[in-house]
Amino acid sequence: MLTQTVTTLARERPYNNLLRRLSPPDYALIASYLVEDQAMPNELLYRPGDDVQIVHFPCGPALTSYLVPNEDGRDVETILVGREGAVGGIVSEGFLPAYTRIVVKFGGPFVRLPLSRLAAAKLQSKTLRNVFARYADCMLAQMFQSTACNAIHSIEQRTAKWIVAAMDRTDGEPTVPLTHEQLATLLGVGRSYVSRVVQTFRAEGVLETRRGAFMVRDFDALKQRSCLCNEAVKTHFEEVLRGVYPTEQAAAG
Amino acid sequence: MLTQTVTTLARERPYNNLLRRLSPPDYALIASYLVEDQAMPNELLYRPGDDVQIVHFPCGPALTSYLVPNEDGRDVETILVGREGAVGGIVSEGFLPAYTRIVVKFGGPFVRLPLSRLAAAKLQSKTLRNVFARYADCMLAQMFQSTACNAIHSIEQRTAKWIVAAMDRTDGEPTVPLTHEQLATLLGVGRSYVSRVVQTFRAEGVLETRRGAFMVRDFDALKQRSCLCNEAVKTHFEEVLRGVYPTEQAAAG
DNA sequence: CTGTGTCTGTGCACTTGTGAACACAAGAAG
DNA sequence: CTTCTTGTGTTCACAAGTGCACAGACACAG
Repeated sequence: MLTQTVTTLARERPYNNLLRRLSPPDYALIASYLVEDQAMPNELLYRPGDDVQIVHFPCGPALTSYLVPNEDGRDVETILVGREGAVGGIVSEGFLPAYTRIVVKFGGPFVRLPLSRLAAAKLQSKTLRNVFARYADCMLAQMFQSTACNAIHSIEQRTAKWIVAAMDRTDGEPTVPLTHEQLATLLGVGRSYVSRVVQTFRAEGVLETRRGAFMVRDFDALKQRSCLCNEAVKTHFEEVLRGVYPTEQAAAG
Repeated sequence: MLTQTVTTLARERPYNNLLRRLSPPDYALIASYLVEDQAMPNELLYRPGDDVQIVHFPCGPALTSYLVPNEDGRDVETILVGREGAVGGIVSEGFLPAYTRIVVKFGGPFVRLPLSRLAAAKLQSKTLRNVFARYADCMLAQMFQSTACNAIHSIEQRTAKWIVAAMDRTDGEPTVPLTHEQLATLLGVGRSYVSRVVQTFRAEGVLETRRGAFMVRDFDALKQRSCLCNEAVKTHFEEVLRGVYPTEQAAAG
């Protein structure tokens, strides 16, 4: 009976793991302020210096990317955020200039919430505050891992890692719409070398390619070629986001 | 008269920028729980999985480092934290497993504070909460920049950057006690290449070297050889940590 | 079906960085 | 002073990655 109710409520919620994780009373604190929206690829959510006042929750297959602008105009990606999280004022709690550019990589549904409302809800509910603090910690872990990854892992590993990370956030949709050039820029490396890596993946039957997209043929093989960074971060997410609520066992999945 | 009082109070405080930035009433909320201590180089403050319950404020020339453990045992540094900040539960607010190892790089005085006390103080003071949220945002900016830096900047630039960053946090003390090996590990690169880079710096009169230490001869030249990452982050610190208190102008410096 | 612009595959010369090796020097400990 | 450990300078063969160049291929608009 209880699980029945939970399932029903969950179905009404946007397909964002953070929002779905909230207990019904916590969700009720913000539900009426959530605004649903749709975003297109390459849409700009925040630019450096912007006063951050809204938090965006990517839903379903929507995917966003934190980009650090660079002296020579190349924007390097630091982390990828999909429906497992949210972007905008997660750590700062907002009302501060953004440091990075955040853009939509894969279009899809989004939910927006004014940070002032979120702040108010956090003051009312310790558990809601807790969920967001825990997600912030997970996001940080993701960044720690990215920093280390960029220092020591090969371009082949990082290429594989990126595609796996994207698929992990889009229900395993095997088609990843991205040009070699775009992927190379995200990784901060040369395009021709990425093309060559992709070529070897294709030769090994791991990927197929189309103009502007990869189609993953052998997901496990791709994982094997990637570094372990995705897994390390995923483990932290699971550890940290479990156990916010006392009755957590019931709300799993 | 007012500035007089402020100065006097400031002199009593530990030499940590975050603590010094607090207004007298905010500082009073935590002052009696602060415990002074001394830490030695390579002392371990947190290890991955530890339940984080205490925040550490490095004071004076003390310097700490977030290290991400790696599959092959090499721990890569993500960010360096000195007296401009604090480590432990900054983003997560604690009571969660740590993701990184945090070690003392340069020994010196520290101040410890139980996170439960900090949390209580945050609930009592909006401005205190604000100071820590802003520092968390700065720390995040530092990480964003590190991630991008590791992706695109040369080892020469990153070597210079590291030494400059260390000096920025130690009153410009020109002697940096570190072996080539240690620096190489922090950067996640090969030792012999670092030695070569150091050699060119020495040949150009930028550094002198001793066993286990660098002595910076020409700080400006070193800055020129480093990437702009330090500056970008420093700018963000100044923008964000300014203006927490309405009467901020008086408390500058 | 034709043109057009972008994306891709590949070659090449080159730079950056690796990792192992080894001789030697500095410094601490006896 | 001697011994031993650890750090440093340097060499070498090699791997990884760059940046440019250019031909061809694809997809799309007309």
